[in-house]
Amino acid sequence: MELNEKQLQILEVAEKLFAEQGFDATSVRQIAKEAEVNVAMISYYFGSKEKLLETLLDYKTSDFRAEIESITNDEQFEYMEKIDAIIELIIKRVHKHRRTHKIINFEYSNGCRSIDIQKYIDHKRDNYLILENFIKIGQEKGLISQNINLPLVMPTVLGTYFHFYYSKKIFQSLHNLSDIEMDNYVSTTLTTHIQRTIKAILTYEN
Amino acid sequence: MELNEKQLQILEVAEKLFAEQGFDATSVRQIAKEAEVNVAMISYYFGSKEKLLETLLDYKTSDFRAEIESITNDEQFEYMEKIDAIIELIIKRVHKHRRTHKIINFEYSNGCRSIDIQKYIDHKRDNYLILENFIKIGQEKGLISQNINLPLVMPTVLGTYFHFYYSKKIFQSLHNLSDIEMDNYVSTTLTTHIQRTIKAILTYEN
Amino acid sequence: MELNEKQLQILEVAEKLFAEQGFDATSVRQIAKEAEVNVAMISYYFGSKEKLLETLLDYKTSDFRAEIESITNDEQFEYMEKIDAIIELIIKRVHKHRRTHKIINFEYSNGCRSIDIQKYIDHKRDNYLILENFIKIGQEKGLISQNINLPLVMPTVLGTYFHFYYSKKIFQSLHNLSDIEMDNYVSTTLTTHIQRTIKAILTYEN
Amino acid sequence: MELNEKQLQILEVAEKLFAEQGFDATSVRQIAKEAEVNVAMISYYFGSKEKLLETLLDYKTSDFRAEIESITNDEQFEYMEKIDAIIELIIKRVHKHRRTHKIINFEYSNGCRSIDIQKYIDHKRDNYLILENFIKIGQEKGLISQNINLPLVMPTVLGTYFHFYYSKKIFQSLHNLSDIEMDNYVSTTLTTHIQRTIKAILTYEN
DNA sequence: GATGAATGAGGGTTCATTCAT
DNA sequence: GATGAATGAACCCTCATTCAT
Repeated sequence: MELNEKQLQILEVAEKLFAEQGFDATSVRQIAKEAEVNVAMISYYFGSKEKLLETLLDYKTSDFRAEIESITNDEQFEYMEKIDAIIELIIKRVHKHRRTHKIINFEYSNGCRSIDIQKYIDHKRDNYLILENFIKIGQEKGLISQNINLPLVMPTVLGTYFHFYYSKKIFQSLHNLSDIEMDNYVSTTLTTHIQRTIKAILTYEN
Repeated sequence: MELNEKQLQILEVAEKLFAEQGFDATSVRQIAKEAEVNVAMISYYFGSKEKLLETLLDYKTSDFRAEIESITNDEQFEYMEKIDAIIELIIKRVHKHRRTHKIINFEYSNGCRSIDIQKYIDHKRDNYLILENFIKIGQEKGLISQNINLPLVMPTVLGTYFHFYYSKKIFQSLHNLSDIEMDNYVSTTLTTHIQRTIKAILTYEN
Repeated sequence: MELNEKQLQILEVAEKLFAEQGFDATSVRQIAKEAEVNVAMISYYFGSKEKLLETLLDYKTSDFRAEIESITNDEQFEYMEKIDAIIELIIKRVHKHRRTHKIINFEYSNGCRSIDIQKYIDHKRDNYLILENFIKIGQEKGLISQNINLPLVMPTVLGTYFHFYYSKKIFQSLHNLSDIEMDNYVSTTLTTHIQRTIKAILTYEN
Repeated sequence: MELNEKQLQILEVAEKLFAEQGFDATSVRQIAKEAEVNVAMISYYFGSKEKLLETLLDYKTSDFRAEIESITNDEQFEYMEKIDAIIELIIKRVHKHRRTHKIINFEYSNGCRSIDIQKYIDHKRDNYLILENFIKIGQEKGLISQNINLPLVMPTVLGTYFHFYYSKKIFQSLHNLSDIEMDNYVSTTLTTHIQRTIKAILTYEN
């Protein structure tokens, strides 16, 4: 699929608005206005509002298999260092595409929206398999506990991140954090917490 | 506020539909129809659709301070057993009210919705303070690591749960789980995983 | 089906406009404006523009079996006089409902419009059967030729009328008729012509 | 006016679609797509959608004076045989161009469409005059009744045909005719019926 | 107190057409 | 000469809400 500049413009605005307001609360007129294009152009380019969403998800859904593998294959890191690096990479990636993820989480979790996210699922599976493989290596080396529920490791990573992201405002008011402190929170405190969490769980012998 | 039967009827239906379809995708007509009341009754009783949401959140937001304290104060349990019990209670509660939480997560995280969730925040703070206190006791006893980022413990618990709940379908297709296996997943496998995670992180010395 | 005054108002305007301009060329806005009701009321009362058409046809489609039978059973008239009376009645009826007939002719003849006209067809069959029966009586009496293609008698009656009606303007300019002369044309000259035509064909021995 | 191949392509498709769906229900996009030309080409070649219709009618409106006269002047036929031959010719011609006639009948009968059909009217007048002349000859010969309403003879011919054509489906379901039987109906049964009708009316002495 | 009727506003979409290339 | 990109206008419909009863 080749997208021209106007199409990209629309997609960027759409991603922002869908994530901020939800799909239904965002009108094509609003998208058009903010993207500074004609209303009809959205139907013209994407067919419909729903198709726009699908195109958006398709376009934004990118895997990062290569990046993960460059970490797992790196001989310079020790095994547990690699865990830290992978977590950091995942958080970075997810944070970068947090809006797209949010859209998928919210709009898809309602069974009522008929959007095709097969590509998204495929990437998830890919990432999971890489992780599974890497952890099994750790288990063979005796570094990782045998009692891991592997399918639930990623939900813990992502869940912690997203719960923080979704309830950011509540969190902020709960712990009296200033806007400035919040800004770097994800890449510092939150990432560290998740790294610790995962390392803890991976090494925990009940 | 006293709510009559019809109002409760409306609230139940509204909670279900808002959670399933989102606030914007749910029309007052649909709520009225499913609740078997007149359309005008919603405006009449609640003022507006937004006010209905507020009333709903207000009505459904309940704390469980007493229940938690009955666990923390129970002399029969050992400290780490109490951790497990608290997690189990939290998951149960959150699962029971998962729809309300979903609505808050999604509709509030958009800054654009001007709903008042102060009561919800207050409960969150309450629960947090109880937890903080309880963990500090554990730290004094030397059972809990000193390196805990306390504000992020709850997000890990809830995040893991919600991420699982929101991406249930994707999770299911990713790990080839049957509908039957999924049914008890939350109260068994997922709860155990979160209990292990929290115990691991609370005892992890990095 | 019970229709209130506003609904009837809408139906009358809709019939006029659909007949004059065609279904597609008539916008609900135009109907609403001329009927002096709110645009939304059309959807509100009829569901959709198409449903409005269906309701209209259903409402306007009326049979006149009783009237025809009061003629055929009248002992005062001679057989051929009854033919004249029947033709006159048919023309009168069809002229009265000419707009509805036009709509059916035009909108239904396109297979693409999915309107249910079963009721209309049923009335047509009824009328046809009465006519068939009556003519067979004439044949038994030796008043009517045996060489009649019965199913095509009605198309000749109606076809002549409608062709005249549809191409009224062309006819007028072709034969230099003034608007005044045209006004009574249907009930006088045209009716007489069709009566003569049918009597001729019914008695014609080729 | 000279029309190139692409223009002819467009006209053929337009005739088909206008007749099948009506003018308003047919979009230039659909015409362009089926004619396998660019959308803009229609405006480019014809100026507008309305102009396209005018061009179409102009192009398709052809007289058949020569053919009729070759019949009326043919010395081999007897007078009444010529009547049959003329009817047959008219039906054939009208059936061949039935789509164009349908468009004119429907789109022009609405006064709202401002299409110029002067050329069409001129042909009609021509044909009428030929017919009038021919019938007057028959009257002089004593073969034809004096009581003929000449302007209404053609409407009877065409009306019967068109009414049959427009309500083909209803007719078919009314008289349980198979698709196969319908195929040749026009050139056989219908033509014979109309021939009989006209001969009957022309010779009928009331 | 409760409701059916009614409405203005705005939704997504399609339209015929224009214009730069 | 021919066309893909782009657009303003209008389409039908649904929305949350109001109001007379």
